[in-house]
Amino acid sequence: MVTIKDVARAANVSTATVSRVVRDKGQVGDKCRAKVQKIIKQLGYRPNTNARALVSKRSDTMGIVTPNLSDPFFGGIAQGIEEVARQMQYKVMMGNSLHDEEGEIEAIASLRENGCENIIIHSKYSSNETLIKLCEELPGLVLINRFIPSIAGRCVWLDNTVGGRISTEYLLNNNHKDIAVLTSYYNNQDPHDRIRGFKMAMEMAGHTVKDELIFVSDLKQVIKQGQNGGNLEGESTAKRLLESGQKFTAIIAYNDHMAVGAMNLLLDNGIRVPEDVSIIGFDNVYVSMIVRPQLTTINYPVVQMAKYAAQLSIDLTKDKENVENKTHLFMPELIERNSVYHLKES
Amino acid sequence: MVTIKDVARAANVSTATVSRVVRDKGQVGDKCRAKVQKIIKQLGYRPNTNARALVSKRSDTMGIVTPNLSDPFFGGIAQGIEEVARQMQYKVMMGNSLHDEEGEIEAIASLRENGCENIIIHSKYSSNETLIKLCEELPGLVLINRFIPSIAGRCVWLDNTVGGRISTEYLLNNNHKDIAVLTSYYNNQDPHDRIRGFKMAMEMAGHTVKDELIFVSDLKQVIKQGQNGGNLEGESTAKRLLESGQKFTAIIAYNDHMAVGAMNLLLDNGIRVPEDVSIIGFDNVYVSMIVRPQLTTINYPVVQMAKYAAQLSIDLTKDKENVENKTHLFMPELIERNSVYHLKES
DNA sequence: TTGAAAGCGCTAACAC
DNA sequence: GTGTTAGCGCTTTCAA
Repeated sequence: MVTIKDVARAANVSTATVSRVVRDKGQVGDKCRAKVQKIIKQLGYRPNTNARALVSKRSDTMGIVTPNLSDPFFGGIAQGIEEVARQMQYKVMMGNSLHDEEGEIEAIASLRENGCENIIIHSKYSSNETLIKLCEELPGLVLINRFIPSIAGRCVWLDNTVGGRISTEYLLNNNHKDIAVLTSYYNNQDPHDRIRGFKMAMEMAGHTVKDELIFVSDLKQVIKQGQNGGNLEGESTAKRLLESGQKFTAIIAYNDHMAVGAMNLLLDNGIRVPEDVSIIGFDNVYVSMIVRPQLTTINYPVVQMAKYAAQLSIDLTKDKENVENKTHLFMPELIERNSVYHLKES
Repeated sequence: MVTIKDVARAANVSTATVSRVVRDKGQVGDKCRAKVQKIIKQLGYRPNTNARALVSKRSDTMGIVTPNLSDPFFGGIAQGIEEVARQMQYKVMMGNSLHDEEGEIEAIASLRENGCENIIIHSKYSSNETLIKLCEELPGLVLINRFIPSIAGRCVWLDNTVGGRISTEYLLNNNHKDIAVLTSYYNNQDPHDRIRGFKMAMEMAGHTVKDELIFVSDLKQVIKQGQNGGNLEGESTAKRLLESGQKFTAIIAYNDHMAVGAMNLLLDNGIRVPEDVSIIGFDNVYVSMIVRPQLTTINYPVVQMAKYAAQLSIDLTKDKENVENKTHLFMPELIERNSVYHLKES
């Protein structure tokens, strides 16, 4: 292993000078710099990150905390973060948070110990208070897919209420009035916001919202298993809807996984999609494109948001002035495909 | 930040003693240990990983090198590794390798600089020579999904030839003889092995292999984009098959993504699956379960293999004797679902 | 513009 | 069984 000393010796300068050249900081004479750079290349010197982190208390490492990487939604987050990290010469460290507040806290603590200043967390389980406190301690902490007003500058989020609204409006425009909602019971904000959007749209159009057409998944365990869970959740919730015997011409699902589960249950029961029942999803993940009929859904630009979050985190630790107090809101968008049927007006 | 010195002072012992109890190594008196442990808890001391890595040249960090995390196949690998890493108190660091040998080498180099002894790599692009050399330098390097005989003890792999064979045999048992193959052009071994298995099975059953029914994807660019790419690849390759006007009753696809792409193309052209054409995939990823008809496929126990690889890597750096010279081969398995039709004997 | 030197927090060899 | 001490490779004052 070639160290800074080796370079210093070979270049006939001090280690301090080499350090300056490497970090491109401080004053160094032009030919001195050139000489050192040449030697560095020649010897193949690469600074030891641990030594560096030890003394400087920073490690150019980006931390990611998510519940589950095998779900492509989170995979997309990781991918997005990784891309800007590599571009900005950052390493990436993962903390799998499992499924509770303790897990999230522990993952962050572990990251911090490694000198990880920049952390992106998809927190489902920690309380607002916990996260607010964490944000105070860690200038580079950014929340993705969550919004807490008092730390708005740290939140990269999607307007789920709008998402719920536009999917409902689309259904309404296609003359669906008897709309069932299949939602997840996640204890975070998203499902509530999406339903809020649904109710807003219904009321704005002069329809009464029937609470008995809103079905909350009861598969508490299953959903923790990622995409498969979502699928099963959709199936079982749709089954309850069917068994309720109520009239409906369309379903709004919490996300694409649930939508596909519901669609399959319908199909397996001889109910045609979209001719008999229309379905609309949320997220616009890969499966929504490949199922038949292709799923009409709401785009969740998660990779883009992840990239934004990573960049934001870096900015927060580099040049604070420009960044604080901004708000980082992304907008959902309707992706029109083939799972919604245009009803004749009745 | 509380350091080892703080603990030593508070416990009235030397830092060396604290270090011993923290690492649970060396001789320490019982009450001395108890006292130190109590102080550690009290002060909330957690060792600085960078200082530790600096001096010991190891960092209890597991490195993962894969091309693309947003593909759930790789997400599964990451997930599996992460699980055993957390269990064994290791951190996880990612190196996204992009899509060339240089990227893979660079990712590994970066990991090593961080004192990462244990690295799991899914290498598609590096040559055997490169990997063999790397294995010599890095005792904790493990290859996943690749087999190189001279470093068999470092390779956790699946027998793709057997996979190709059993999927062919299954088709044969269902009286399909005119079998088309849609394969990827990846420059690694997998497609070749699977086709070899296909040819073996055909010949063993007394059928001649028609090379003109083997279609190699020509979408060099697209496949780099992960699952979507696979899907598109399947569509376009199936299209060429269709346009060739040849007779076939079944398709073997390189993987599930391609199978689904092919299935959708067939469906969109009014060809029924499996009644008109049967399809069999490979990998048993999530989508194979949720498409309709559900895809018959070959299980690739990737998460299990990833866990195994992670454990192997740790063993290799801990107690070498027991581990070297073993072979780490996993076997594919048929997953029977609904995309293969039982043909009447002709 | 450059160098000398202190020290980051920890481990490990050696001494007692 | 426990303490002393010399670094690991680097950054960063402070002096020159």
